[in-house]
Amino acid sequence: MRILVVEDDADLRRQLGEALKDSGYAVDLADNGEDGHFLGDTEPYDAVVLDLGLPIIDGISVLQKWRADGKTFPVLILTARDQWSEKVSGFDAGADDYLTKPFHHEELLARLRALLRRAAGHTTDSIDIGGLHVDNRAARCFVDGMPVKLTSHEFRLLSYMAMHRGRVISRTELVEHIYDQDFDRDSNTIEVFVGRLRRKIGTNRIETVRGLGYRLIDPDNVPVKK
Amino acid sequence: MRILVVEDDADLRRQLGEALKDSGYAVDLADNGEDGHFLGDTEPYDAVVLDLGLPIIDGISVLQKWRADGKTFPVLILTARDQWSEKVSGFDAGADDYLTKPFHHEELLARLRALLRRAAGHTTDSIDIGGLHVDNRAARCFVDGMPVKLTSHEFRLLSYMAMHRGRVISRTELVEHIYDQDFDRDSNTIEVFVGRLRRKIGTNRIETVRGLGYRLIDPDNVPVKK
DNA sequence: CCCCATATTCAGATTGTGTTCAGGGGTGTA
DNA sequence: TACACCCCTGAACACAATCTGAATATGGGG
Repeated sequence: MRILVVEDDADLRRQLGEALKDSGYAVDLADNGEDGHFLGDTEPYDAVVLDLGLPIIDGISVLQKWRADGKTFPVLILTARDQWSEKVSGFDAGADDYLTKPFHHEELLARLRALLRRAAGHTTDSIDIGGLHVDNRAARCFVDGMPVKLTSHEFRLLSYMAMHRGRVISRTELVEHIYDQDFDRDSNTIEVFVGRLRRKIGTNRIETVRGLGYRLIDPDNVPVKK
Repeated sequence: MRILVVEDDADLRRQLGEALKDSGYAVDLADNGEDGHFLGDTEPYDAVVLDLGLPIIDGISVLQKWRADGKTFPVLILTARDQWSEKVSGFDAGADDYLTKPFHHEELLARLRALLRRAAGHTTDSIDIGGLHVDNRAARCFVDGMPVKLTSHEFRLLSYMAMHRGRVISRTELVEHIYDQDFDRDSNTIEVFVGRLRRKIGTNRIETVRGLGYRLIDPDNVPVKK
């Protein structure tokens, strides 16, 4: 999952970035409306945290532009306590949730998770696929009840695939959602991670579709032809 | 499905080419208006992605020429954000859809699928023909509910025939839509693929029309005959 | 009954994937 | 600060699926 944070306060921006990375997200940061808008337009984020009081272009305008362009990623807006009216215009502009400053990081994380899973059409923080349990809240994973230790990138990979289970996901899509902006895509890291994941959660859970990508499946629920 | 991409920016061109190939299309690339126009005139594309700001001949002119020549393939134009007025002239010139740069690959793919299926007169990404289900989005195929594993070229063949179900399709047409430019057509690959496809989805679904080509049919719904 | 279009088979060639590993950077601990 | 450890990255190599083109078989139509 890849998140964009647009926040002009340097301290808060840094803190948010760290908190989100700690939670296993790929994070890009912007400190003004213009850069933020450009990034949101260019990169395929899974969610955006958007401050409303921004230099150059204000948050509401940024959000409006995105929505006018058909961007559908969930947006969580941050407002100062005394700018209550902004909340309203925020929702009008297409925000999905808001948080008033100051707030606890915990709360931000919880709301973000909720947005992400809602966007993926799930209703809980965890996903079960034939004995495989992926807990996005705790960033943990179990196979047949036994905890499996995953590194952060392994978990991101699994989590993204679980969110889009059953669908074929191309390497390009995986790279775009697992890494943040600057990543040199011509290497075989994805294959390497898929390999390691398979060793940990079982080879038959990740199906490779030659020429297209990978798909997470329930190995016990594949109607076999022939 | 065979796509032409006319884009002068080398990076973007390469990226688009890869993303489209990842999705299973045959792709030709052109980096200027003149070459692009020539290719569109010469080869039977199923859709074209056309940048408007091009060297030698600009995109709008290219599009106008094609339309004046009676080319009907769907065209998706790419415009820079600040060239909004171009969009209008683009539509006037006969474009079917547009996307402003920068954009997500996923969005381009979605719009392209929409254009392709619209051009073929369908309204969804998947097609059913008497127990045969072809899902162009997931690049999957089912026979009587059972998933059938196809290789990428097998799927392209099936997909093209499904888009034009009921019609007789010549070998030449198949070759032209399944492969990109540089392909040596004097071999019997098509027969080979048809053979393999028949073995996988059932012999009676692909009818041979001697001297003309093949036709995809519903074996349970053949209007008598014979 | 012969000819030609179509089918089938098969063995390289080619391309796409999996695995392994060493070096580097980061993190936590003494 | 130095040390130990873990993870990520990129490259090299091993392996596998798929594609291709040719050789060979089959069958319909004149």
